Amino acid sequence: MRPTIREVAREAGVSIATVSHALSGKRPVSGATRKRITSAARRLGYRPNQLAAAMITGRTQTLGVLVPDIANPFFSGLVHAAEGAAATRGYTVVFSTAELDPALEARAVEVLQDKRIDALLYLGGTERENKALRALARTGTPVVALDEALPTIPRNASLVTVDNEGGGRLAARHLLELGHTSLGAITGPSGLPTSRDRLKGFTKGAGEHKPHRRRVRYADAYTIEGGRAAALDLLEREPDITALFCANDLMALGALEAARSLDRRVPEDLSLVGFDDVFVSALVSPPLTTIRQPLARLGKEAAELAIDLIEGQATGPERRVLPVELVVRESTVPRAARRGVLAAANE
Amino acid sequence: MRPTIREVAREAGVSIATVSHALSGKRPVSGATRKRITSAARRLGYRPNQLAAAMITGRTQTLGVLVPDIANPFFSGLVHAAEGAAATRGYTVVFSTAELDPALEARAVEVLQDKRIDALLYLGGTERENKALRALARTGTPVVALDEALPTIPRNASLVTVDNEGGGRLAARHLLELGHTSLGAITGPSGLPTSRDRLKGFTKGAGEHKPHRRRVRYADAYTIEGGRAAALDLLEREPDITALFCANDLMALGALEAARSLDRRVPEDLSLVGFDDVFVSALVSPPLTTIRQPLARLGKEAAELAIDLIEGQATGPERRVLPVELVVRESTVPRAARRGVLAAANE
DNA sequence: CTTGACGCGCAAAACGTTTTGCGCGAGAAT
DNA sequence: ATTCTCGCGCAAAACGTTTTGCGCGTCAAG
Repeated sequence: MRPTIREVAREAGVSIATVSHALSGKRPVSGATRKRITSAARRLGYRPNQLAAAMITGRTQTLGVLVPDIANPFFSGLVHAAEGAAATRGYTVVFSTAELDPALEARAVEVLQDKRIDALLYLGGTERENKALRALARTGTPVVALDEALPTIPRNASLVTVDNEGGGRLAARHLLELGHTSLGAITGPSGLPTSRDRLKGFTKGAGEHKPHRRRVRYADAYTIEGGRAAALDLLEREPDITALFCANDLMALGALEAARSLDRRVPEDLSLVGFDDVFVSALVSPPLTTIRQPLARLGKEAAELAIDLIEGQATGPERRVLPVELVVRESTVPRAARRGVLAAANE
Repeated sequence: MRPTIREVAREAGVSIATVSHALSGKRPVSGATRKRITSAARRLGYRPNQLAAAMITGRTQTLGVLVPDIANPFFSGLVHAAEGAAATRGYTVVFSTAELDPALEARAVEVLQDKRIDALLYLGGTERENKALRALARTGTPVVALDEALPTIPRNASLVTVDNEGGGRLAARHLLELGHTSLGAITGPSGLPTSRDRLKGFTKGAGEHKPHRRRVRYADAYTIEGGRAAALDLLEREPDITALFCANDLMALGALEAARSLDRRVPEDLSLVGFDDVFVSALVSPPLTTIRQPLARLGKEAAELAIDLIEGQATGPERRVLPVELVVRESTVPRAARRGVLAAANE
């Protein structure tokens, strides 16, 4: 099939060891022979078999990525960035989707491990403990968790995430500044740190106007459907709400649909703020006000950290928390000046 | 580190060959020894090193996927489906993004090849010939191209795509039935078969009302930005257009924004039809009428075909063309009953 | 002339599997 | 009894690299 190092060696009239050294530069080789070797290699179109190399070095130059769903814009954005960073450092990315199913997730980790990935980028999303993940981490393979600071993540894993609580607070402040005092919140599945932290930030930020317990919902999942169901219930039971915070954009999109189906206009009747700033959020109408996660940076930093860990340029586990920012679009407006109230205020 | 086949053999008191046979079932092994072996393997937590196996068999159980951009909902949908299908057949997916850059694309193919992928799923998007791709195909590695029937695809590659021309025709018919006669079209970069075919279908389907040459635009790219720029130009110069076909949803989204910025309401002033039916299209407002590609099926069939090719269950290159369907949402309405015209018609 | 140092290249081991030819022993057939 | 057959398991080669100890020759220094 394809030429091996042996044929290059024969063509150049040297041993295979010399070829390896010349090509890798791990030991000096005289100019003349190096030239002979490189030209022989080029002539034959030689490319080293990475499998064979990996057997020796124990390095596959491959990053594993485990996501719940690559079709989700949040994850695909993250993975896109990670792949880019990995590629520029000579690594490829193999990924697996776990669909929030713990059994599938465990299997996926094992398969990835069997492929001898050098590190794993773990985008969890399920709260159940993953034995396989622990086992992987125990072998010394770097694991860097993204986004979700699950308690089930191995102790020696690294973490790259954002300031979720700060984001929630930003959302609350924004709504308060617009004059809203009747707030509602929809967060993700209880048990997930992001759900907890974003909600916590929001209630803290809302201070005295923090939503009453009845005005908070935990959605089944961070999905459009989850958001819609939660919003439908919430908006029906608590019709006075004038502003709603959703702990991610997909749920906000669901809430948008729910509001529409209840004949509540956004933003006139209901201001809406999301979290993530996936690219769709700028496209819907009204374009969504949201808390932006630096998706590209998250993915990039995670990949680079993983590689640093692999190559020994970083040592212990690290945790990095990136900042978020408020992006104001058109789904939030000042509280409707209700006739009576405004009149009263003006006197 | 992790136990090797040798340790399992010692533990079970047999040779490594017997372990291999017992575990793979490629040769019969007596019940008693098999039991000893499997229990020894379980006890030690043995998992075969796939790298070593791949060296011998020449199979990595890995599919390579090359996409322009995994963050694009069209590609991520496709890849999601492909990965799912691959996983159920015991294959993992390694992917690379080429960003429509021919040089990057060639490099990516080489890297994938170096990793000894068993087959490549190629989602091109660039019209430039790819030497590396040809070289890969020449080695006998199955290549299945998706979506775009580029002429630069190797002859012995397979193809899984949709009835682009039929889709264009569907779009035209729909608009005609709504009474539109003043049509415009924005297609993708000239040179791409999808651009050509979808436009061709559209003009054919429009029959005598087919858009005049001045009412057709070739966007720079199948992106929101590309669609916006083309639409801006088209709608300004040809203000009479009442219905616009865009050769993909992203461009339609761009056109939507363009229309808005020109104060033309969709669908009241302008009906809009897209192509693809990516998940965003249902979320924007108005939800987009579009030609649906069976994304999940495309990805799945491509992966399965690739695996069949690898395993010899399929032989020659195949080409499959899947059907598309019209999905009517809210971005298309009957032609506005213009006062004068309607009055005249009624007399 | 001897010794040391050093640059250069080679041989061989190692990585962990799969694969295949062969030997051994037991039971069946002659 | 002898031969045949056949089931079972073993030994060894092979895959294509990287790595390392060593030998050879040359050149400078003593």
